[in-house]
Amino acid sequence: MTVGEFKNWQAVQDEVRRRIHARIWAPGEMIPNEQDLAEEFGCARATVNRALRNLSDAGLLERRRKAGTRVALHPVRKATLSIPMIRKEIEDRGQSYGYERLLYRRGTPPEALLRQLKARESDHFVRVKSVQTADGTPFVFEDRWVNLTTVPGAAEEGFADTSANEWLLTHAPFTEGDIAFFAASASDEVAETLGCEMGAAIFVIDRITWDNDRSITSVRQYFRPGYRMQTSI
Amino acid sequence: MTVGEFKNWQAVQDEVRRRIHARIWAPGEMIPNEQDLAEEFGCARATVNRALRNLSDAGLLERRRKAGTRVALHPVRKATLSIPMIRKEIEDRGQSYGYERLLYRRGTPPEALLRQLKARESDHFVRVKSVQTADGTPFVFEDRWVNLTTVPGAAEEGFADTSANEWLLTHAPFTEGDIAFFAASASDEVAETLGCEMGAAIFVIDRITWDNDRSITSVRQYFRPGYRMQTSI
DNA sequence: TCTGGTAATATGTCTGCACATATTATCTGG
DNA sequence: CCAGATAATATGTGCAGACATATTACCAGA
Repeated sequence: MTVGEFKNWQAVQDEVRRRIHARIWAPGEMIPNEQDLAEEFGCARATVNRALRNLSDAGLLERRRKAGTRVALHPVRKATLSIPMIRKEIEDRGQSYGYERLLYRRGTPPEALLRQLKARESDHFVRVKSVQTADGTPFVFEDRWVNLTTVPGAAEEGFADTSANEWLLTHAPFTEGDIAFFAASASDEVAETLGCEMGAAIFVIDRITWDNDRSITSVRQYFRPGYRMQTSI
Repeated sequence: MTVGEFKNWQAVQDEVRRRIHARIWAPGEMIPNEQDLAEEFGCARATVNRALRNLSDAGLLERRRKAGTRVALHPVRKATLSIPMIRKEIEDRGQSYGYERLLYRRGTPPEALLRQLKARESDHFVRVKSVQTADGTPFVFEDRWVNLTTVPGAAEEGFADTSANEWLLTHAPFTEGDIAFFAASASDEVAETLGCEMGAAIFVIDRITWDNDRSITSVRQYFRPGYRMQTSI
């Protein structure tokens, strides 16, 4: 029994990680309860709790009251999927960022989109198409609908000079969002805007955000051919 | 001053969320310190700490010792990006799952991949190509390299009947991983395996996992045309 | 044997206190 | 006026104890 060596929750966490990893505690297997671990590690139960809770959040452990704690069979890794701030991404590469609004027109989204947005009859929308460039080369073509009823400030803004993404991020907080990633062949319009050939494979992101059941915006972003969205887990 | 109403950390968290959302505390603005909030909410400082820490983890707040806590200017949303367990995904749709190994051959990955893997001279690899089907229709075509040196059990396994993904998830725990998502045009081989036309836009995932600097596997998954990877934030 | 109630148990959380630590603000001497 | 030492402060964390809560295990009665 190693005693009195793990006195902070991070050390406990590391040790538990090590044991899981070294198969001392195999996947699916129960691990000792908090009280016993606290005694073994020479710390308070709260410290062990903090460590185990963290590992549970991370998906490495599964905990249930009374049932105890077991090593997860299929660890679920969580990746931070920040809403891509295109400007930041481009500037981080040392390239110059550009934004151009291509269209700004009030109107009503198609039926299917309205349903997805869970929009109300009274909601008014504006459609904004834009392109963002890196060193002058098209980077993303964006096709967006903004709900003017829930985001009234958007009507005055107009998004002529700054991307709707940035403006909305700071002016229209959202509580929920759906994201989808997929591949699509470049349509006529996409190909022309991005300066690529028709039919080229394009990485596309669909995103809808809500503020407690009130839709804020729906956006589809077409990335220039070859774009890779990367993250670590 | 609302007093004595928020006695658990979730209630405190909800109230703080509400205030941020209602612009009582605007983005970039400082919020009161933990002691004051604890007094206002009628609870212990530790409870406020737990709530604020959680919101900080969620990206809604930014905290720094001595400097205090402020509302994040650009909230970073985290999405759970579970490593897609194709079988589960297919079975959840009520479809029948199928797996077929197309190739199993020892060899050495190309130079570029070896570098990405941070592989050692002595590492041995096996290449596994496979296809997973939903109701008999091709769903994913997978091209994988497995490091036999770090995952010795893989040599006996062979992946003839079960997908390498599933086997590795439970038999080769990883500590780190890189993921990339992108779109590509279906090559000859991809088109034939997935039963689609050459040049079709295909959603592709590249993933490399490590066990403390020892590479485990590198995999490229080509999804059948029309596939959407979805998640919420 | 089955069923419903009860006890046991592991995790979840709160409290009050203490001290650690990072960072800012302030003061002091040159 | 500037630089470096020092104090002040907000968050980070640990501890012991207590109670809450979910869930399992067990037992008694039909």
